[in-house]
Amino acid sequence: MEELKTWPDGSEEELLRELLDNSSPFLLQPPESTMNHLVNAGDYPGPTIDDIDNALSVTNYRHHFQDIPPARISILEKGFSKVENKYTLRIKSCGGGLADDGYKWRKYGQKSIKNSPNPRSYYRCTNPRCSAKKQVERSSDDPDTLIITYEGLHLHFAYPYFLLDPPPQQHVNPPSKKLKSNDVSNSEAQAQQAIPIEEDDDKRSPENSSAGPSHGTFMDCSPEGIGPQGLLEDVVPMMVRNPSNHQYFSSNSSSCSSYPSPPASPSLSWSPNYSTSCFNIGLYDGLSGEHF
DNA sequence: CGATTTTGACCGGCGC
DNA sequence: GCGCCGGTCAAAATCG
Repeated sequence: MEELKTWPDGSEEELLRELLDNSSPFLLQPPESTMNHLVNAGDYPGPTIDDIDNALSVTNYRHHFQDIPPARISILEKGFSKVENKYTLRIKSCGGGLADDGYKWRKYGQKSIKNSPNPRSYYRCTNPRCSAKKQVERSSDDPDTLIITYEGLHLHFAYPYFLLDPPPQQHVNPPSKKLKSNDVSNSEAQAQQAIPIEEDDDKRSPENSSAGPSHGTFMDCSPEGIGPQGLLEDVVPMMVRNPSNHQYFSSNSSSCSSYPSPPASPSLSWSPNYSTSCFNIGLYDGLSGEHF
């Protein structure tokens, strides 16, 4: 399969720079109202650019952990890592509760992994225009921890920075602005894919992938439930912005019960229908593009 | 009955 | 060359 290739030379770096650039439209802070929705009590300003940068700049933190400054380890421990063009998220599963992102993923395979008692499941975005894939497996170290690897959902975890309710005057100018021309081809460039999180197979319910939005099983972790749409967009931002909310991550967390208050549905132009689809981030074009 | 999952086969890369 | 392993395919089974 050739839809997943390595990034075009330099494009990723440029992308990262873009995302990490304070002045980048990617990093526009959502309006206050949205922020309030996103961050419970608004007590955490969100990760610094350095945090993200540090996290992303690690290509394989497992191997270099000892070389990483504490700050970097800090964020990595909270679940983010990046290996080549794949992003890995480690999350603490919520007492058997499911974590459905509301996006449609179709399972296309499952394999038992060597040296691991747990199988790995392979999912592909059901949107034919999106070649996003993810792998879900349970950590052998901690059965409660899921390791989700996203391939193709490049930087999706950062999407809230440029998707959430952009201020009218500061229209979020999608990747196109700085992306190489060869990249942004499709009009849907602004990917709106959240970081999906879902339970691994064992305890999966049929809803797992087929569930539309609002079935967000994150609710299992949330005493208050989540926004009307129950979209990951509601949730993920906190993972990015609020890394101190350990409950999402494998480290230092043993419970999701303290799930932050659910944000109202972002005043995005998202319709529930959107969430059943997965759009290419323009950035990802090189990997998915062409065969539309 | 269409959509999705399951599951074994198949394939390619890699190390020996 | 061979076997192992991870990833994907695709037919059958299952689900809603």
